Amino acid sequence: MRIGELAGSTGVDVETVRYYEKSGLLPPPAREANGYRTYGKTHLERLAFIRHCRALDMPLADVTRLLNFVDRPASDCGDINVLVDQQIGRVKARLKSMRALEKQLTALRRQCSEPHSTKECGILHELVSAAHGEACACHAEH
Amino acid sequence: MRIGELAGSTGVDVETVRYYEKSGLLPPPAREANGYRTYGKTHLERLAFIRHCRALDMPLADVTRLLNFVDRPASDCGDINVLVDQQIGRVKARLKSMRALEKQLTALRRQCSEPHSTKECGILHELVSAAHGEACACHAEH
DNA sequence: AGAAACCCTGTAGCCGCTACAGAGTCAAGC
DNA sequence: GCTTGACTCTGTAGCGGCTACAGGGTTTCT
Repeated sequence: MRIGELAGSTGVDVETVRYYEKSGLLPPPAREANGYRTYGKTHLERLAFIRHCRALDMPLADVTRLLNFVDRPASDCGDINVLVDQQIGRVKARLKSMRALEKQLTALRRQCSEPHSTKECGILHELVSAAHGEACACHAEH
Repeated sequence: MRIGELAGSTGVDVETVRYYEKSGLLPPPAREANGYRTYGKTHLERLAFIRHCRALDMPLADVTRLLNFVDRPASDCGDINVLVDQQIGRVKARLKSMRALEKQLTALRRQCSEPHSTKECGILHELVSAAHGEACACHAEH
């Protein structure tokens, strides 16, 4: 299997595959006589594994660590739980701030419903008064 | 006001202030005889404005556009609404995917409650079976 | 035979900072 | 007056995770 086929069957960009190799996530494959990379089933699985982890938004550094566990099946998996828990924590934290953000933006949006001159635009007014340290709808205390 | 004071009173890193100047968000300030930047109240307000927009997670390109509106108070503000709406859309979309992510991760986490050998780790099994194209707890159809 | 599609390496760009290196400047304490 | 430390300057490089070239070679289809 050449790189294009591998990439196509996992939904990954060809450049990304090469990037993963350069980053040490995918082992360097064998080469044809012309220098083309040739991949086998193990590469395919490994790449799918990586993509699955990335779909869970894990950083590549964590994926690397997970792959090390895969390569050493006898070792203890306690650290895997820790890793997943950390990821859950990151996601939860981001969710929280995104929810706050949504509130702030919709509050801000309410300040201006119809187009008029920017001098009278409620949105700009809000953003500018924040610049004076005043309270504003979108960053209200609570 | 020198750069340190400006940065301190807006909670921005000194390097970030210089970065904003280089990026055209903050106009180049006057200089003292020794070359130090000196800022006035307008800079302070503009910087606070920028930070407020950034707190709403707007890209700097959008902030630039908003600042252009601020500088031309006679123009129509219709595009401001569009800009804020786009931002709300981005945030909503991210929220949706983050919520899905959280579900997936917690489902995955359930696969392994106590440490054992990685060969038997439910989490790794899930991630690996995904690599075979099989169904998995965290990316279940619904 | 020629065109299109693939492959190669290497480098630069994206975002929004952050972190240096290497230099100059200034105020306070001894 | 001299050192120490805090501040400032410019310029460059790094972060993550790709993405997009440039400039070449190879294969495959017509």
